[in-house]
Amino acid sequence: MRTGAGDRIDTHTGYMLVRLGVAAAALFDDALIPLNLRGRHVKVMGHIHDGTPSQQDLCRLTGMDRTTMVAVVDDLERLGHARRERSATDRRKHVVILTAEGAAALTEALRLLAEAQEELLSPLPAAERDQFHDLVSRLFAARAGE
Amino acid sequence: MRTGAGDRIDTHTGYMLVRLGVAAAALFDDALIPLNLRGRHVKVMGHIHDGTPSQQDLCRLTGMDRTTMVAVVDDLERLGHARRERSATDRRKHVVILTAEGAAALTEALRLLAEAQEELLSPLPAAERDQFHDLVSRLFAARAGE
DNA sequence: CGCCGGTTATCAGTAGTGCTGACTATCAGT
DNA sequence: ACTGATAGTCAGCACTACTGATAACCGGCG
Repeated sequence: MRTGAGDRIDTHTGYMLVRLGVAAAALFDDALIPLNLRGRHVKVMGHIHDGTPSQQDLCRLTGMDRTTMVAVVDDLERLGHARRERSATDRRKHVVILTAEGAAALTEALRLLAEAQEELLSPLPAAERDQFHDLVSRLFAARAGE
Repeated sequence: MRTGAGDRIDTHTGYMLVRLGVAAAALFDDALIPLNLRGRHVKVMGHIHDGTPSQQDLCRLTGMDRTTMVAVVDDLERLGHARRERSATDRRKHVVILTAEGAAALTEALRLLAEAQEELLSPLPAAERDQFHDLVSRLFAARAGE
């Protein structure tokens, strides 16, 4: 967009980045439809695969709101992918546990997500995909504190 | 996240891309707060800077919904950045016109957005910023039809 | 001319989202 | 026992973007 005497202000990289992010999110959400899951469910399942955190722990790990976490764990329980149990050491807490079906669903979900990512990045040859991964990682890492 | 016998399924690039997109959107929206604008307003102002499209034209150009466009043009009119006029050739249409104040606001908005993008990309040295721009452009272009 | 299907802009109502605030149960410290 | 803090839950709110209905207007056709 021209705004002055021939000089061009670039806001395109950021704009395209926003749009790509939205497209990627939609692609991922679509990929998970067959499993009746959203990205956030997979994220949570990933964490309860590695341990048995409380819902509060999950909030800290994922940055999600506590009330949203209630709904996500509700969903996972309803689907049989996880269950809640009162913590033995602190009865305020619900530890969240991945079931066997949940583990299977997680594996399948990751496969579907990897497929979707493959589609997203398919316009780039392998070497440049690595480059892209590297650059994105560095930008992402730089914002880690936020 | 490990899911099997040592093999690692990468869904990180896409995930980080989504998060970066969200962060960029937030950065851009924040940058525009002093002008009481959102990204979509600037997008629309950009188009009415280049011509005098109808609201319907703007919908086609931006991909926004017709009802959302009403609100956006309402905002721009209220701020004095644009005004509506009945088209002389088709009195169903409202052509949207950028005012002098709107043009000034657009310039300032683009400056603020460029600043925000500079901050976003600041973790990368100039050469790699160009690389990143190139890669993002190509992924973006590949999705143009959607 | 008068009718009619299609288009433009608008508004009300709706569904989905994520959050705040209130509430209960529980903990740790006094 | 009393106090302040924390975990989980729920109702309600604010925001978003949309669907559907409406009024004004266009172009064409009998």
